[in-house]
Amino acid sequence: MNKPTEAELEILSLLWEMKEASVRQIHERLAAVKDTGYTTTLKIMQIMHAKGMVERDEASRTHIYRPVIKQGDTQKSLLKNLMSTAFGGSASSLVMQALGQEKPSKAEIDEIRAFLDNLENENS
Amino acid sequence: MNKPTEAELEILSLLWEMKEASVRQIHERLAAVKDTGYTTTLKIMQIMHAKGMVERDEASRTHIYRPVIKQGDTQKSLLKNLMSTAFGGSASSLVMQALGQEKPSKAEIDEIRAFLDNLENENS
DNA sequence: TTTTTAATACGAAAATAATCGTATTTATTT
DNA sequence: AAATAAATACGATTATTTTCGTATTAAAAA
Repeated sequence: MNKPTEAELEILSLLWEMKEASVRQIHERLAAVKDTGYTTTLKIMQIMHAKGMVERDEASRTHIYRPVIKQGDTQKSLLKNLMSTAFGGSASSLVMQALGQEKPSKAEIDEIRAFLDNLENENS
Repeated sequence: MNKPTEAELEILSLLWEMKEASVRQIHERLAAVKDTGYTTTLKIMQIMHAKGMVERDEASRTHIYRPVIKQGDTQKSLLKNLMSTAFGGSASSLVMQALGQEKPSKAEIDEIRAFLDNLENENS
């Protein structure tokens, strides 16, 4: 599975969130955040389509794009890569760095605790 | 602070681990993992030096490089970026994905628990 | 001292990624 | 029907990153 480029990842994450979208919809979300031209967005989405990262419905003139690669799979491979390069392979240091970053709610903290309990049980 | 490129990050992480190293030492570590030429490694380290990411001792013919940018700062900025792009801004989903990845030892799990307890106290 | 080896410097090529301009086509409005 | 607007296609340019070849210099070995 090929690593998406930075620009591709930005678009992918919008598609994961929106489930499906036209080029214009994506472009408007992007343009709100960064200065970029419509045809640039279009081109990147076409490239993603050529690579098989997204599929599209061409029934109407305005094509509708949907993600093909799963968010979880992409997250997994990006994290794995980041963990080995920037964190010397240590999951726990990555985790704590992430937690310190932006603090999760009580509910999320409990969720993580449950996850840890589960992990520990599997271990034994 | 500028984001290191992929190749730069590989080298940086070795420097963080080794504290300081010559080009040859770094190259040998890299060559064990991937197929790359000595002058390529050298060039990238020279570029990193020009960018101020590493410093070097030129006292002897063989220059000794040391990281300038801190591992923690780089981790923080890379994680922040990854969290917002691939994880829709959710720290907890990133954390659980990372934990599922490669399971930490009992000691590490406890460390994370302590970290969570601490987080929660700060919150109140 | 001469030769060989090992290091840096540097420029340029190759590969990859991102941006944009223009042509063309399709739909909508007047 | 004609004009306008909005969409895709696609090539070309630009920017960035990576790779490598060659020259030069310094140290070590013969």
